[in-house]
Amino acid sequence: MARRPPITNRVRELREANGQLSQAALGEAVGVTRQTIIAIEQGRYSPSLETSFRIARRFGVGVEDVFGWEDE
Amino acid sequence: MARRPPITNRVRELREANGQLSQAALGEAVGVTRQTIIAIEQGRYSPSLETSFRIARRFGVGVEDVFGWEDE
DNA sequence: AAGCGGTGTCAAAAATTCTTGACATCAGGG
DNA sequence: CCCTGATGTCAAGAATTTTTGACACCGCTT
Repeated sequence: MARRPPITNRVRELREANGQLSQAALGEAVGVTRQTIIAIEQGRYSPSLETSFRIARRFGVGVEDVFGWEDE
Repeated sequence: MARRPPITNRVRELREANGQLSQAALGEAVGVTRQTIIAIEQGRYSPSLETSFRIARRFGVGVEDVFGWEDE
C-alpha cells in the first residue's frame, strides 16, 4: 500500500459544487488538516474509512459517491 | 482516531453467509493478514479505504453494505 | 505595491494501520 | 487421545496516514 491506490475521488468536484468550500474549510469540517485534504484529492494515499465517511457525509452522499474503486 | 471508531461492520456475518469463509481465507483473498481481519471484525480500528473496498468487493457488495457509519 | 485567500510543496514527527511470530483455547474427527 | 482448523491474544516492528510548521505562487482587491 505504498503505491498510488486504485481509488478515484471526486472531492474537488464536490467541494466546488458545494458553495466554494475551501480545502481548509472541508478539513476543519471533517476533522483533518488542509494537507490531508490536498493529499486525498491528489490520490496520494488511501484515506482511512473513517475519514472517508466523514467527507462523504459532509456532502450528504455515500462513500462510493465520493470514492471509486478502479477494478485493478 | 485512537478510540474505537464510529463504524459498524458486517464482515463476520458476510463471511459466515459466504460458504464458511475463514478469517484467514478472507485475509488472503483481500491481501491482509488474519490478525487484520480479526481487528476489523472487532472494530478495533478503522481500516483503510483500500482494504474496505477489497473486502466489500470480495463479497460482491458496496462498501456501505459492509461498513456502517454511526452518526456520532 | 501590499495584503489576502486559496492552493501547493516539503520535511520531520506523531499517530494509526498492518505484519510477523508466538502461544492459547475450543470443537471436531480420526 | 491426538491432530487439525478456526478463532483469539499479545507484543514488537514495519508501513502508511496524518499533523505541524514553513515557505511559495497565483489571482484579486485595495
